[in-house]
Amino acid sequence: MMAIGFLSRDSGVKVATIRYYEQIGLLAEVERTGGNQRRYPAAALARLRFIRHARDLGLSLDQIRELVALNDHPDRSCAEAHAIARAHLADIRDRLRRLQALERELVRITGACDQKTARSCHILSVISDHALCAGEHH
Amino acid sequence: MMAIGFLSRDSGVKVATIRYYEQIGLLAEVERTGGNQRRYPAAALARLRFIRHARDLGLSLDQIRELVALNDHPDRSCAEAHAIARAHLADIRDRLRRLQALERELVRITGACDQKTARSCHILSVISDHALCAGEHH
DNA sequence: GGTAAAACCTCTAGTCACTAGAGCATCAAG
DNA sequence: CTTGATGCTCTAGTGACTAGAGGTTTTACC
Repeated sequence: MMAIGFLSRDSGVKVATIRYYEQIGLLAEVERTGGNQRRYPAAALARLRFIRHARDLGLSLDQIRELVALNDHPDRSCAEAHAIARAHLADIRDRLRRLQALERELVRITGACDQKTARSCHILSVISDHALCAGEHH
Repeated sequence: MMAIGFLSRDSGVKVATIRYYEQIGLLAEVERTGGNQRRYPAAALARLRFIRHARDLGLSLDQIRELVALNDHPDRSCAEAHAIARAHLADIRDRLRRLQALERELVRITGACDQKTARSCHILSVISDHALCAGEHH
């Protein structure tokens, strides 16, 4: 049985965040000591690492909630897990595309101005006027 | 003089958002009609377009606040604008790198499993165990 | 001038995923 | 038995909005 601090160190999830996960129902409530302190079984560490890793992969807590539920019912189809991962991948690719457009735009903007005052600063005029944009960013 | 709805349509910024910008001091308070409705001069449209475009470029409202201040003092050095844009570019590149690592990881994950049940689902086991990750994502 | 709809107003609360801090209680080591 | 680390709850704050309630004003038309 671990105190919340050990769980925090071993999982890399902050104490306040663990309590927050419990509050929103992502982690089950656990036993308490006589003095009202949480004591976690080893399984809690695995679950928290699962959650942390999924967060690192950029999944939302709602998506993680679904995955956790799947993990708890190991006989259900993993097609759902695939669907979640694929949807997430599509989302990431979309964000990638938009970030790349921004990168091109910013490179162009920062490269094209060496004025001394804001009056003639190319950056400011480009930001002021979308029509000056080369790219197709939204 | 425009009503807030015209400004909203012409700038692409929602009415509620325009009021929010005023509330946080990003847009100046404007005249009101006798009936307490906001009436905007043409300059407000330019400013709002500036803000909108900068938001589209991914800048935070705080960064935009700085740029707007520069725009209002056209004799100050544009070096500050460059610094803001360069910092933002570095940030975007960092996010790009991490998103690309995630993409590779998700492609690998989703491609490597065709099981029928969650018990043996590769996706779930990879998410459970970071050590199974090929990539270097954090 | 009357009426009805569209647009406007303020205020509050909700979103996401936490984080920080106040003020107090408990635990483990020496 | 003391002390310092760790734990507890609760509240409020973050960023950048968005949604809705409940009411007022404007505008267009007759």
